[in-house]
Amino acid sequence: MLDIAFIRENPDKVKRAIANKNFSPETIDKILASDTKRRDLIGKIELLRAERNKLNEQLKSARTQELMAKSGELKEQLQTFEPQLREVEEEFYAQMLQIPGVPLDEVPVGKDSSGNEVIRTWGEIVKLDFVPKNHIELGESLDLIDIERGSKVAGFRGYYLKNEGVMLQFALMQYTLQKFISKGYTPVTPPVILKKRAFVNTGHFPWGEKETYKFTSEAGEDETYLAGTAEVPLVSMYQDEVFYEKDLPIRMIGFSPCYRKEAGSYGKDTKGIYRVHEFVKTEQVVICKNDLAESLKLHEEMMALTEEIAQELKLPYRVLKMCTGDMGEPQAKKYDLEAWMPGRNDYGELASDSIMLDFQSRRANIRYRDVNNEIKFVHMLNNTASNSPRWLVAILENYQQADGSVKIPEVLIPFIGKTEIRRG
RNA sequence: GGAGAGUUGGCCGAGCGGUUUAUGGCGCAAGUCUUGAAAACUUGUGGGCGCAAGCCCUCAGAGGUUCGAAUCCUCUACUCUCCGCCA
Repeated sequence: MLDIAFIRENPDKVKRAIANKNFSPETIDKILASDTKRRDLIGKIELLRAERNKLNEQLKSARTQELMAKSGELKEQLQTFEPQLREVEEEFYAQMLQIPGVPLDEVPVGKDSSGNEVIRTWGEIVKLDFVPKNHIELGESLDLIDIERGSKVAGFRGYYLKNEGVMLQFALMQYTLQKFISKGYTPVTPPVILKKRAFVNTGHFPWGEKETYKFTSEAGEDETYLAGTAEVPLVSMYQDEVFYEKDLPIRMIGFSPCYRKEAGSYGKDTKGIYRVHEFVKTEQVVICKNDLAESLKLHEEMMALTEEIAQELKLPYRVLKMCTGDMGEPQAKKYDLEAWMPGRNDYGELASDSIMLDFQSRRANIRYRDVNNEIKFVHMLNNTASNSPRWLVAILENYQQADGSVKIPEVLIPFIGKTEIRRG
């Protein structure tokens, strides 16, 4: 959520920003109209209340009929305006939740993924002297992935992991957790069945509601939703709390299962386990003071850590700076890490590193007392650390050998106890 | 599923119709003192509207009673404890 004072003072900047995110700038005019209406009513009501307070002061000592009648009159007037204000404020708040975050000035303007910029590449794409298999073929021939039975039992995008597929998944997660713990991150396994508020806080709602699995109780109340990422519970973990600046930044590495309906992507990545409904992921969430320079610094740090993992796994990758139209509603700046996947003969996304500024903390009401004892909203950031199965796709396809076997990345060998995956 | 107890500011915790501008403590901040620090003392500490003076709001939320509600009544949400059931 944006600061209404900021919108009031910079309507054109905000309009331009949301137009760049493919939103209608007229929304801003509507919000400003609601805001004016709201402030009008507040003014009226506060005058009436001030009058009533004065009357009540007099009534303490002199309880005359006249004063009591006047007080009753004021109450009546208040009772006509107060419900109006409540209605206007509800509308106003709902509108505020619809406004996306403002991208930083340095973010390239673009309509869709074609506007993203490659800012660096790492590693060499090895020219194979054989026709590479994709992860589906490798998974089948090595008995690591069973998509046929996954679909039979779970439906489209269902899959079973087996044998070293399972071991690789756990190894990757364990290796990632150890890495982040050694960097001072606090490991957290959060709940993933969550109240709606948590999804509003991150900015997944209102935009991503169709993308989210929902549990409805018989009474129609206490609806809960399944988180698509540990970002959701981790961002809301400190909801309505106040930190001291000396306790920031807070660095967390969450591990959780993730659930996604993939409602908007029926035709996309339909083969294999690149895009699935459930998977496990480690996610970084960082909370810091309200300072752009600090956010920018941490954003780079978080990216460097994920790159360190990709590098230690020796996965060739590139880093993209996402453009305004392809970065998602809440973000102010975003990098994607994409690894080379020989089976796709293309890059595929492995991680997404975002600066949220105070967009999420305003919704979640997470604040801190700064060194001047002023209360401010924190900044929040998040980045994928590693996930399965998408990182498995990258590993299997990049580590495949001419004879159909797959080598195990050196850093994962201690967790699996063997150096290659081979059948027959 | 049944029974009971709670929800007050960053935290703890008083208050049980107008003396509360929400007592007190802790934390935090500024100042005084000090070579520096600690301690001590003083002041401050949530939200909104307004250029400002200032005004308004805030005791889980929503209604109600009353001239007047943190305080009384009703409903809702959440938390905790015990019993039952399941693991």
